[in-house]
Amino acid sequence: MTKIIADEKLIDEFLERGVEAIYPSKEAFRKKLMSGERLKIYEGFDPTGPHLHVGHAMGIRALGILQKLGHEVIFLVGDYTAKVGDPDKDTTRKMLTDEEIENNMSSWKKQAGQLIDFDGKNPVRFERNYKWLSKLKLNDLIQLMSNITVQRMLERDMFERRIKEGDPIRLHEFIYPLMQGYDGVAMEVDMEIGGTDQTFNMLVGRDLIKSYLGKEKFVRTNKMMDAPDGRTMSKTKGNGINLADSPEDMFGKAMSYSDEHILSGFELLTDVSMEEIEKMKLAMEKGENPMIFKKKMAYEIVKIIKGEKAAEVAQKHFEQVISKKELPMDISEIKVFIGELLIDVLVKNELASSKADARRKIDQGGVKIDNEAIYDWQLKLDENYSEKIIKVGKREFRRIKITK
RNA sequence: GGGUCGGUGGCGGAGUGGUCAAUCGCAGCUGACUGUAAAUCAGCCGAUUUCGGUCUACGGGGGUUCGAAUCCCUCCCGGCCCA
Repeated sequence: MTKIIADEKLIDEFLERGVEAIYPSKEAFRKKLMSGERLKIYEGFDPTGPHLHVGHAMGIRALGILQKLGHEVIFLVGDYTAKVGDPDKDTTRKMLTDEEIENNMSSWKKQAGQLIDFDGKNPVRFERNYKWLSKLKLNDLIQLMSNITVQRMLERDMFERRIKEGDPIRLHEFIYPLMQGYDGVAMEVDMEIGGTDQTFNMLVGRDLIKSYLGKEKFVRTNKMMDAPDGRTMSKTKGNGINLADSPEDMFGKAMSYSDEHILSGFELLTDVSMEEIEKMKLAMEKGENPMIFKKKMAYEIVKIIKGEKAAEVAQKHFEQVISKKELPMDISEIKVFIGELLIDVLVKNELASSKADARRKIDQGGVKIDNEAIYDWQLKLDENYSEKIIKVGKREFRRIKITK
């Protein structure tokens, strides 16, 4: 039996940092954590896209704290719920095929494994809800549905909005929260963690657990971090800073946050203490260059996922390539046949999405060889271009390797 | 089931017989600038081309016409109202 640790500092962090709310209350859950009882906690992730992002990392790190405290933690993949799709703001989600789902989740264990431990003395359990949801019979479903009213369903703000806008809502979308709630019943959990967008679903789950198991499920909702483009970070849109991104990419994406996001980025995505964040806030108000702090934020974000070394390398890469416009350290090679058209080379190596796109980039001075813009889209590459560096846009570099 | 309105590019949304590969906004791309892959500004933004064109595309199919996203028929799908 794993020993339960009641480390008040860790508990405080779990209850406060990046937390929007805890239901029924923070104090109630603190008591629970201090009681010595071993709790079962989970967060679910639907494989609607291949990438987990730093927004998910918030929840995953929270799970990590509970793992450290000795509780039983479950990382649940919603492979069955993903089929139905959590209702979206303005559209019905498309239903995914088994294959898409498998693809999307194929590396999740690895991605999440950067933050929590799936092995060791108190391993995080990796589960899929296919295990129980696929076994539900119509009878079970009817019983499940009888627990909740249509009125309650319609309260969900996105449904309300879609009704007002005249956007269709399909009946199966109502089943989603019930399926998610049933996960908690099947696993008999004591707590669920999720973003504020999951509040409704998680609270429905609270009712279900009360009714099926007669116990209380606590709910922790996380604040949500915007994506660098200012929209919601989303698996489906793919606009987030992804856990599978290279450190360099993560750093760059983090740098593209607008200045207003710096402080919340520190709070939600890094371990930097709240006191320090407050100091930075004052410094910026006094007129210090926000760029300095944004770089630190980017560094800390990379550090938390990829480690200190990778963060240092990423920062150097950014300063060298973006700030100073120098060549990066590592440049991957591409094979080029003698006499091959530059346009074809760009397309073949995914530096352009089509020949027309390649031509446009060339026309606009976006393609350089050894730092010299090429404007001739009919250019053929030959031996003279061996070992030269092609640069496309601001940050794609390739070394030419001529082959016969 | 009846009535009515509608289905346009990754998304939102104009266009109602020719100058429509389709106004515009968002997203994306390239450049300039900078403190950044921020903001701002400029350009680009279906594919293919021997750069003359050619092909595919406005829910699907068929038709009218020299010519259709635009008109007609039919089918499919959705919103709203009524039952």
